[in-house]
Amino acid sequence: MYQAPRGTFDILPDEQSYWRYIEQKAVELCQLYGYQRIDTPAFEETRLFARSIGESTDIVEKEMYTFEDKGGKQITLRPEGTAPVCRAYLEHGMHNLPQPVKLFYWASIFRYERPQSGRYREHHQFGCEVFGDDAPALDAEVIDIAWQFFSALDVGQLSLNLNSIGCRECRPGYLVVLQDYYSRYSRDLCPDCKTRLKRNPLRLLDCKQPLCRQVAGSAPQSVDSLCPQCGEHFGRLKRYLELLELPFVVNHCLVRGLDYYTRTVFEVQPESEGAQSTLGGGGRYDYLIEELGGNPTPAIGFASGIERVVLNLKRQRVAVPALPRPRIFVAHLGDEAKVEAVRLASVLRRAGIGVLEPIAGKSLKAQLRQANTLNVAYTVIIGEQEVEAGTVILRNMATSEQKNLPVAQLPEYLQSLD
RNA sequence: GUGAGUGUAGCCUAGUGGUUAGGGCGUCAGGUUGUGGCCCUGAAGAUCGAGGGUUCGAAUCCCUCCACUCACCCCA
Repeated sequence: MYQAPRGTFDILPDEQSYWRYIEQKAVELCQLYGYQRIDTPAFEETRLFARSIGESTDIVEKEMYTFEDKGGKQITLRPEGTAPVCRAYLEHGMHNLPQPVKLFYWASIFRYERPQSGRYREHHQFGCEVFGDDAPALDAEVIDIAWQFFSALDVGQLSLNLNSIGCRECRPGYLVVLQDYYSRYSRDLCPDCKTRLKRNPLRLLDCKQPLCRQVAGSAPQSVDSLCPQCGEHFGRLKRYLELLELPFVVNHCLVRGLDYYTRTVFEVQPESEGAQSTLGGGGRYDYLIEELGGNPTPAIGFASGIERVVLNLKRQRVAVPALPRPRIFVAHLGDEAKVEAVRLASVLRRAGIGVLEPIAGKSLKAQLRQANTLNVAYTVIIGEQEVEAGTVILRNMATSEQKNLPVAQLPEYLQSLD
């Protein structure tokens, strides 16, 4: 027997209501904030990701689905959503559009990882990106969308972590301070952190090892090393967030795992404990467009993991609306009635009324049982007598009331019901 | 990549060495003429994750592999 590849899964019909519900919320929200949808290919040239995410990140080093296509090109299934959107921004000259350009996406993301609760090899992200303006108000707007998205979905108590990790001007100085500090504790650090100290000192701060955490706890904070511009940006952002009544907490250890972030970084966590719990996160990436070959273009974005949202909706026992299904079942008895049933079903469907038809050769009892299982509101019953008379029986499944009416009146009558 | 736990029909599950692997849910059919839900009866559906070994005999004990789950790590 075949089975879905490791870390992937089918979204079966019974699960679809969660997914469509979440997607609808995302789309509505983006409309409200003026973000337009963009869909990009599932794969890109490998170097796009290597350049943007950072060569020394785990994603690029060991988690990408990379292969050579038949033309000899290095191809990678997208391991995150931001870089492809940046590529599209550049490729289609979107800097010529009125700035800022505000986009959103809903896409599959691929990473080769050990699957566990809330972590898959193919997962789905909803994300927003804003290009062309570095106003702190936009940082606040993106954080606000993320927050409203999760709030609208009622996934339970949330916390909003915020930090600023500076820019080209001030970060190098901070990294020196940080390295100085960590060097004093280097023998207490875990093996991973010993390499981080040289390769990617910022990541020292979010190590989960107890000892490293202790060291991180009293480490110098990036917000204390910000240049005047970054400091002001962060200050204004915090004022906006207060204005929007978003309950953020500044977390000095929040740095994020992708190298392109500058200034603002943030994450949304549920209060309930769990290992793979981060629902969403993002930040500013003011140099990425430039690094990919464009003009200097500030940008900010966020992404959320839909699987984790679904997980939380289930944990919170949120009742999502059922997807629409046909509410009419056409039962028939006898050969002529069957022909009439086929005709009638098509008439109803063309009038925009959803109809279910039984497979042939069942007793009326079996057909009604089926109608019951399918949970339809009404069953139309057609037998020899009805064909003769040009009528149908309409049975209300909840009340068991039946009425006869001329076939020709059925579409109109059904449309008039609720 | 590391560690732990778990694999019995579509789903849940009984069965820890002894004859045809039992039950529940679900599915399908029937319970006299053209009427569902409750109830009753019946049916289909399992090479007990795969392979090997121990044994007169293995779902059950041992080994290997695979998958799933959870955690580390990483992140959404």
